[in-house]
Amino acid sequence: MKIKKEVTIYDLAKELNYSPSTISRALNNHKSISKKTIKLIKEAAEEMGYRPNNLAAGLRNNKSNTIGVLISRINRPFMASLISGIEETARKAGYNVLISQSNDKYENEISNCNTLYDSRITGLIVSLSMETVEMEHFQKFVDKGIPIVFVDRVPDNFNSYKVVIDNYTAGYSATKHLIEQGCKRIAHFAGAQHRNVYRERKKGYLDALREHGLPIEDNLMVNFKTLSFEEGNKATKKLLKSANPPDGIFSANDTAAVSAIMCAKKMGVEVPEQLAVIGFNDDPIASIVQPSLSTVSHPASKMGAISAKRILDHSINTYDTGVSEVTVLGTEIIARDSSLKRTKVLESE
Amino acid sequence: MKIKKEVTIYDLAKELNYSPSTISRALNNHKSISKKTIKLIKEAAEEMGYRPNNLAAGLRNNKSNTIGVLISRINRPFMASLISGIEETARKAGYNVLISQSNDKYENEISNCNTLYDSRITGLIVSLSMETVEMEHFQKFVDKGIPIVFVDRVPDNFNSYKVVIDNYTAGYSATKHLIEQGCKRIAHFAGAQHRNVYRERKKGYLDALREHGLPIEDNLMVNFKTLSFEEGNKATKKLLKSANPPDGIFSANDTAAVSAIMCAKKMGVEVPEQLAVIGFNDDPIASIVQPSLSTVSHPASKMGAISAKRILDHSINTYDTGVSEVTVLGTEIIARDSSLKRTKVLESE
DNA sequence: TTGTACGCGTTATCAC
DNA sequence: GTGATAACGCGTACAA
Repeated sequence: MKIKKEVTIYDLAKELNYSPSTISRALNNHKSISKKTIKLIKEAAEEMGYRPNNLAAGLRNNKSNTIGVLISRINRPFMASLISGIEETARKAGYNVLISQSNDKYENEISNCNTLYDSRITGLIVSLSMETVEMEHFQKFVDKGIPIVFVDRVPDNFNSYKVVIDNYTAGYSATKHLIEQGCKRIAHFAGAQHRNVYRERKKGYLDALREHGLPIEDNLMVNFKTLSFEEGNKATKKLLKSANPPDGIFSANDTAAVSAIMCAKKMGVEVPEQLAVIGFNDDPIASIVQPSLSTVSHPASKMGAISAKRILDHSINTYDTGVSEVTVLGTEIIARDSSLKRTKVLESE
Repeated sequence: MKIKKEVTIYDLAKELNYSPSTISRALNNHKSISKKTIKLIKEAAEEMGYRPNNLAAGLRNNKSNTIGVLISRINRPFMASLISGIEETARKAGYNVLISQSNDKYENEISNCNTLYDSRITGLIVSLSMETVEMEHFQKFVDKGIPIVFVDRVPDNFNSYKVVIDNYTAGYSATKHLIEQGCKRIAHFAGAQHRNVYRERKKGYLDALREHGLPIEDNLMVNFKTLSFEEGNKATKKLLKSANPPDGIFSANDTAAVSAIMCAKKMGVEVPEQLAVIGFNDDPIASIVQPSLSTVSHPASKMGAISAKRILDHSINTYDTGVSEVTVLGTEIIARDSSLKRTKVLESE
């Protein structure tokens, strides 16, 4: 098969009787080139089907106008929206987005890190895998002055940009919301405690209980591995069958929360009357399940946009302070049927 | 801030008293280099913190070990899973994945196409935007022998790889399923008819009705713009309020199908007894809504994996035939509560 | 089995 | 305002 040869700035130069440098400058809107020449050259480029070669430009500049993204899995509502926000912002600025999934494996995270590095990305956006504890694999980016933005699941011990929500307050508010609905024994579905997000949500939960004089019991706190539907199902069944079952559950994600609702219904436990439930994330399923799931909003797309902006705005000067620059976004309690006991009571009055 | 200089094959060459070419060959496992030397060089590379520069290699080879993905939106379950499948397969083969969203706009699709081209991707995977009719913007890939794989939403008039499901059969089977459940007046929520997927699903719907002697009525076929929740809601309300409402709905996606279920329930119409519903895609919400939504499975992740494989396996020789190579995957009817009238009847007997 | 030399397409520097 | 030249890091044809 015949393959068309590529049109380069040399071809343009020959065609227009300019030097390659002039062509290059014109295409990049260099100020030393007259408007007229720029217009002329750009039109010719368009007509001759010229397309810049990012590889060559990247090699020359030692960076590639590409943002690398390293997350656990794409096919989760939160992550998909996060990437969507990153992509949109990056593209508007003329940047490409490289993605990679760790599947929550430390090993994968390391190797993906390397591959992204090999592409000489302009910056890296990371949401840590469940397993990750060590942070060495990110050092090479720092050494080269490549900005890293950690989103949502961030490290405790690594200086960089961070974009997070206030997980503590969110956890506190979610729990307080259940308390306000009259719950006296509130269980918590907790995620891996070495990850900031889950640890802080739990802290908020604990403080809310304490401040309101409610019991803190080990058997009301379930430590999940992945906060999956199956795990949630099992945990709920066990809780509801126990001698002294909870009358409320604060789950650290929506998936497990929904499983709790469905499990309770199956067991004949009424939600929210006998068991109020609140989740976290505001996934699409939250408004579909019945009763609809109360939850905490999580501005995924916005977090993505901000993360991308951080990289685009990054200048080498702002980076050597060895200090973390943290952006904290607000969240909101979204009260739906799964927790609104009082409303129900009022309706039946 | 001090930035570490990069380690190149020249540094390795100097350090090990080899020529750069030997280093290059060793790192690429060239057969002319002895096992021993390869091992020696690789270990030294590792130790000295050498990392290949994909930009330079890409420039040299005129391609970048990168697969470009061009889709409408990432934050839809089907698309997220598709990308997930692509990414997994690509990464195993040492390829990177560049993503871009068209947001269903023709203009964006064109400009994203160009940007991806500028990065000299190895191959392109595309699911067409809703708007796209013209296909010129893909021509430059063909001219350069860069393989294109169209997935799911594919063009009718463009030779390339295609990975699809049998939408006609799926539409036919879904409709037939409703007929078997005793439905006599079946409505259809149809997507944009210039897109193969929606057109064929509708064709299957029509043929199933015809073959079973059921009425085909214009007012039972609703043409949607985006198959959104809101659109579905409105359409359902209108249908159920009509003089002669349907007793079944086949929706071309799950989002609209779920909205139909929720709308019907709100209006006091029992699902599936008075209105059976079947959707398409098997999104997570399908198994959460109540009654759970019958639907058609859509092997998103597998389609992604196959698409990526197509590009990885592509060799220049297999491409100049001007013929489309189409991969058709099977689907399955997933019968859940929203359509199983008979089961309900049996239960109450 | 290894080395030399060149070029991939671009841009920054220096010169005019 | 424009041109000549070198350099980015790598892979390979050719030579040894």
